Amino acid sequence: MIAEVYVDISAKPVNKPFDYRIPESLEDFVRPGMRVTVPFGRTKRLGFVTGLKDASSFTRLKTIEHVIDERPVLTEELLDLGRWLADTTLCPAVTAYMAMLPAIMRADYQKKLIAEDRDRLRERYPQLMPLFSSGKSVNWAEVVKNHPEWLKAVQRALRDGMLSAQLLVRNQAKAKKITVVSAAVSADRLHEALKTLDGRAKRQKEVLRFFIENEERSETLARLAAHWHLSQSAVHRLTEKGLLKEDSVEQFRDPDADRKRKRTRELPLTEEQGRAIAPIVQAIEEGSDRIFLCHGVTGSGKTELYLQAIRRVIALGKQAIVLVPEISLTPQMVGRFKSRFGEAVAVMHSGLSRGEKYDEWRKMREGRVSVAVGARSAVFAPFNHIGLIIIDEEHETSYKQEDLPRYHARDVVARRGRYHHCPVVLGSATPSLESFARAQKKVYTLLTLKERFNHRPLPPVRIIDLREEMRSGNHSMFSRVLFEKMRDRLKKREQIVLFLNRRGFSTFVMCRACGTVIKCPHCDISLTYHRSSHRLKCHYCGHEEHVPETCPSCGSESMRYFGTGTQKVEAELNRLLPEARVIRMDVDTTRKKGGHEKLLRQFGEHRADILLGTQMIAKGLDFPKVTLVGVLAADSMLHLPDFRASEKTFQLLTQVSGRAGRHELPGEVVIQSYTPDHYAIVDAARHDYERFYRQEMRLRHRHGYPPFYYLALINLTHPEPYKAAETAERIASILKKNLSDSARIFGPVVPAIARIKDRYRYQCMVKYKRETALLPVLRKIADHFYQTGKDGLQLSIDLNPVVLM
DNA sequence: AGCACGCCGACT
DNA sequence: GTCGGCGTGCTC
Repeated sequence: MIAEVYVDISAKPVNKPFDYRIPESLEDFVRPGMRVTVPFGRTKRLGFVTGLKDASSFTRLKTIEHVIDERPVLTEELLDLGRWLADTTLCPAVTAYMAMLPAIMRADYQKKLIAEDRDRLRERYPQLMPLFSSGKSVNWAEVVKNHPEWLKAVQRALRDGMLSAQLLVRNQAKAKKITVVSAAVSADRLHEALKTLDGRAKRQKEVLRFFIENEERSETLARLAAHWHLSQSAVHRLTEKGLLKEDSVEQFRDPDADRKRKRTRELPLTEEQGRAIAPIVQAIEEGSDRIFLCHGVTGSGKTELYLQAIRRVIALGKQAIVLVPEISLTPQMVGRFKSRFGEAVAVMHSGLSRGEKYDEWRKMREGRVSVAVGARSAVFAPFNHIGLIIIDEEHETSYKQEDLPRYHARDVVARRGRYHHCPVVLGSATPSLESFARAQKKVYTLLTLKERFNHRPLPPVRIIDLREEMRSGNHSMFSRVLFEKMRDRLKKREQIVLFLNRRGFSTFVMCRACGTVIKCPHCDISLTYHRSSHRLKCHYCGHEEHVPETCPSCGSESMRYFGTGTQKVEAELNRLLPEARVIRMDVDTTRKKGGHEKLLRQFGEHRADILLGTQMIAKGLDFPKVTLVGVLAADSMLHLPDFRASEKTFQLLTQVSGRAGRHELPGEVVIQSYTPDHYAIVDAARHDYERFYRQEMRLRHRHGYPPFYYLALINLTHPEPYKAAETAERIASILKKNLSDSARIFGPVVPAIARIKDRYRYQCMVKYKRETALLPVLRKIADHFYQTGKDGLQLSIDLNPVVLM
């Protein structure tokens, strides 16, 4: 028997199956979807078995070394999904396979140097002896890192046999095991044994008595020792005598173990919700792969709808996947699922350790759970009978993976839905234009929820024209209206959320004498001033430097800070409202693990009056005392060079506005803007999605953007600007030659940030409707420039990109 | 991705 | 003559 194996190397020339002989002893065991280790060239690698066959066109086959898994880690469905991902996103197949598994299942490669005969080594290579002072083997990586000067001698020693190399492929994924002890024979026999035991075997008798008194009982070895004070060695002795038995049982790490939850009951649905859930339930029961777009205003009870639909899925003995943006995977969110379905829920999020993620994954694969809740990568939940897939906040850009494979969860979900004959529900208060357009064309089924479930009205939104504020002499970052309202809320002991989409203190530092702006030496972007560290930082590459005393260009001392970031707002709040307690939330204050949650908890306990933050506070927050939401600069995203800038602004403003007045206290929203008449701002303030949709669609149509055209983006980077430009030029001409006349090719263009981390950037963009030649041409381009790419050229191809910069 | 092969320039 | 630079090609 022969196995087709994809080797764990993400490079073009090995992106194909390699044939390996299966040793006879493993013939009945090896199946597609298992991980194996194989000799490859002169190294050893992990690989995925993707197929079995009787004959190969190769004559000298190597043999599979080990089979890592007892059962396939990728089902037939996932193997096929991986091939499809590789095809449609232009990535190597192994990259796709790896992306579908928890990170801990990636191989850990080690190379060791072994000195078999230390005496002879000392004779011939005395200089290498320090390496082997503590043992006869040493890690290759350590030698390379710490003693590169010895590498030559090492090579020579390897050649003449004084040293040998050992390659290890370690599987890091280990199930935690515990030992469970139970009686191996009847209680009567234990009784007999008790009598015949040697009088000195006091400890063994204690153990026996325990198992006689507690017939049929099994206990873990650890509990027998700790809780019942029984001796472990006595247990082992009795096991050896065949009276007890010890079983090794897999243990699932439970990150949620110490949390006690009350089970929640289903809430009665409103008439509107009932109307929305009916077709979903029907699709679940019929096994239809319809895709629903659930457009429900913030607070319309979408989650309750999901929960009740999932209940039907479980009743049918099937499984459900719920995707949630990473940022809203808060304990509250997870809690809602766990309190409804208890143990039947597995959760995947970045807060879990690698081992915990692995355990959650195993719970899914082994059918111990029926519901998977997680961020993007949970689309690959290894379920066998999926009955429903939900994507909450479907417009979120985080559903698109930015590195390989560059997939969009929405596309994966549609394919899995078709495979499992199950419906898909996309939910959002502000659907992506793509999805809403599909609903208009009846590709998706539109479900609408217009009422908030507690009948609270959406908060009134007031737009403040900052230009007028300026004209009337208010140069502060707070308009008079907003400031008054803030004072009012503080007086009433209510809470305020302030939103500003820029971190740091000042967004740029400029010399007033000559106009020089301090830029990052590695990227074409201005440095942001951070006051806490009194340093300038690049938000793209992490470069930091001191603030110059004088202008590096003209020597003048008139360096000034411009632009406003969250740090500056915090400082202003402290100055203007010294009595207000402020929590600032941005990447800088939440970097450490759990920081995010901690700050939110503080705010929830009303240990602060004002929550000030970047977009990370826009979503999911639900605090009853928040009655005022202020958006300090609604235009901050509006003018970004991205055709989705308006859409993102609309979504963000709608999300943020939804934070106010969610409970008894009525809320209101103040949006400050320099372009108060912009439709994205006006329509968000009116809570009018459809009007925004119509306006935006007109513009997208006029400029040939999605959803009217599909996009493919080719990014090129090189340390030399002309090299990147030249290659981009060549790629553009290849595209022009090979694509139909209906495809529009743009570029090469220089993106808004022309250089990042010392690499110059160029882009080519294709706008197309139907283009059968596109994937083959792009694949050819990728292959060709992979080869020429060794001189420092980097090329990436992104189909349906969500970030254009 | 590694690693060897192979073909050119600067040293023992 | 040899050592070593990195372009090229292969790995079942």
